[in-house]
Amino acid sequence: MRKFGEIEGISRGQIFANRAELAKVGIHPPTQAGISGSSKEGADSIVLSGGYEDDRDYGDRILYTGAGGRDENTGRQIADQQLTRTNLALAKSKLDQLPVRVTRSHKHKSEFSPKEGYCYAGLYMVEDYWREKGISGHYIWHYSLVSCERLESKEQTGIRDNSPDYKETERKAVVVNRIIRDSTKAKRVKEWHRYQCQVCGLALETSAGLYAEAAHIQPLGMPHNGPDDESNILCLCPNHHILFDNGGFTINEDLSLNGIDGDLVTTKKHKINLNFVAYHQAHNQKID
DNA sequence: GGGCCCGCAGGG
DNA sequence: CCCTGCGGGCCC
Repeated sequence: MRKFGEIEGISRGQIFANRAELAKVGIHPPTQAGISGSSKEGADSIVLSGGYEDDRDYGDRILYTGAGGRDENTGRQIADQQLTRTNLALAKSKLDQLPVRVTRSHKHKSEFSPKEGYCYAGLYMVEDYWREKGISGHYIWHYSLVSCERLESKEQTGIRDNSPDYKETERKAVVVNRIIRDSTKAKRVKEWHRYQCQVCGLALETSAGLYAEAAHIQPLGMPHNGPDDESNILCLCPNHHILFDNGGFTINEDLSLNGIDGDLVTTKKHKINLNFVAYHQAHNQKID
């Protein structure tokens, strides 16, 4: 099973002698490839090693180049890159909003690189990706990655981001790990339904694969405190997710829909707890 | 520092 | 199974 998010016992700024050491602790399993990931699961980690001329490093924001299209010996771009394999994995990470571990090599020329070895730089999100003509004139895939630290400090409007103390870093790691843990349950429900909406059957096709959303029946937060469990999660398209969360329709005991024609689509594996359905209905009564 | 080539581990 | 890949060591 691919490990997303922070690796226990490894902190930001930690130096590793070589790629074998990085692989051993689980930060970046491949010993040579720059992107760790698969097209189905997404990418969990990247390494900036200085091999790609189109890379740009601004510290908390990184422009990373996809893999492929290079001459084995010279490293020059001699062909177009494709949105397949590990390049597709990074696209999937954007679609599913999965955090990517970033490590810089001493060979990567930037003020954020270590003098020697490999420096773990923490978690980043893939904000965007696109195809463009690189310096060589061949097409490359470019990924814009933003540090999770920066994303979180942006949310705290008006508060200056103080020098990161250990406790704060730990707290953030716990939060990110919870999001990942949640997303594995959400992913399981989506896969049971093959990403098809349980209301309308639609599965959105993107260049990075199918897209669906996980909707909690009894909401997670205060004051509802619904559980994060498969029996409390629905696989919905974005439109029906919004409608469900905002009283556009409810689900009856027999799984027929109230407010929309039809029935909720179910599968054998996915057991929905009717208590949560009743809770949702009680809190979303339509006034006719 | 650059070229060369032998590797392994992961992914399809 | 085959193929690929942001190593790494050694040579010059």
